[in-house]
Amino acid sequence: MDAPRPRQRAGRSRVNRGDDIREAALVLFADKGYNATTMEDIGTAVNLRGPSLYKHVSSKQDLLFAIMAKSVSDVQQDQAAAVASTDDVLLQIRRAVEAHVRFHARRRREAFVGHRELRSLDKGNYERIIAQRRAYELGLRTLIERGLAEGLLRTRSAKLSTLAILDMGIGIAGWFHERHEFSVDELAWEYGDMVMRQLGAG
Amino acid sequence: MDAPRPRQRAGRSRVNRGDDIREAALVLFADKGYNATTMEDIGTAVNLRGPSLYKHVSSKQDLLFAIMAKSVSDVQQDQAAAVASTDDVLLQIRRAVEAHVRFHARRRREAFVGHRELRSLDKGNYERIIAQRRAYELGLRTLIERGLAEGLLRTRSAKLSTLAILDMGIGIAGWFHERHEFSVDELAWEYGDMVMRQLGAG
DNA sequence: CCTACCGATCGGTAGG
DNA sequence: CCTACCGATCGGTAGG
Repeated sequence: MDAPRPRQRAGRSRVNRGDDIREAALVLFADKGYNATTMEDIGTAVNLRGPSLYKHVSSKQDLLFAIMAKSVSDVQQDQAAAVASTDDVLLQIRRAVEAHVRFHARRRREAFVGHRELRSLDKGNYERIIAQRRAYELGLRTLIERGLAEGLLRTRSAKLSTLAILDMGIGIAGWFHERHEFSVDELAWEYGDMVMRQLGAG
Repeated sequence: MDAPRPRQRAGRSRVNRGDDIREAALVLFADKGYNATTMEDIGTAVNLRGPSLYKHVSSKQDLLFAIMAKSVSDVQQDQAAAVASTDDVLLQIRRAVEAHVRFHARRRREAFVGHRELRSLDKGNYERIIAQRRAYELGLRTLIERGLAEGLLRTRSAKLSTLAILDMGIGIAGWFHERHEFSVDELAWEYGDMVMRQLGAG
């Protein structure tokens, strides 16, 4: 019981400096863009000078990559949970769409930056993120193809439907705000209804 | 018949230098982003050195603004033409959606840059573009509200439907390519069908 | 339309 | 964790 984790100060910085820095970077990237954000900006946001950040992160580029990698990975998990929650294809689709919408509303900054700053990634990082995004896209598309195969949907192209659905979710991150006239739940349900109609279900 | 327009060389540069420069800038902005594109890059693309561009354009920022202003203005005109083409509200909506889709497919670079680089605009320019975009949004929303008032649609929120529809169109600019497996017409018709179902028409 | 160049910015390192 | 600073980049101007 004698002094475990001696460096942990109370109050400020709940988790660790790295997370604080990534969080501050995210807010700035979302607001001003990756290129227009300087390491000094990020430092200021966490009460440090720019160069001091390099004790906690390896580079500005790595900061962007870490943010995006966690973001795609998390939304993929949400989708997997939605699919695993039932055997009914139509319900799987509805829940996958709701998860997609919830993610883009609740974590709008990550989703927004993850989309807008794709081309700010270095080649290798870009390819890794794109591959994960494609896997995510394939997850929804597979469900739609299954629904089509079972004769439960009336849309003409699984590919176009998938892209349309993902894009309308991605768009949410660009205009949604907490304290909006819609709650995240209302958004998820309404988009769920719209999508099921769009697919010609029911 | 003696030498009219003596400066006009044959071949290269069909219209005028300004248009060539804006076109080259657009391609580079779409590909590398506004910030990562240098005046020297743009110059090279039109066989000039960077500083020489300033004889034809006033600044890099102005290049971006000019591209965006023309883009929103044109898509607004397309929408107006769609609305003017018939008195049937449902058909007005379908045609407005088709116009929206066609624009984002055919002029994908402008649409893409116009969306992704919004925050690269200076304050005054930003506000002017945003105002035009809002007017465009209102155009579609008004149609949907009318359809709702006439009992022809079953969607719950004109606002959410409008945003969802616009966002799925905007997304097209991010993945569509000529020589794609879908033609622009097929895209417009399929999205038209999807949207009308989504709105609960018919 | 070009070369030369200014002034400012910025990511990252050195060295404590 | 900071100050000092390097090296590179870039928009725009001067002056022909």
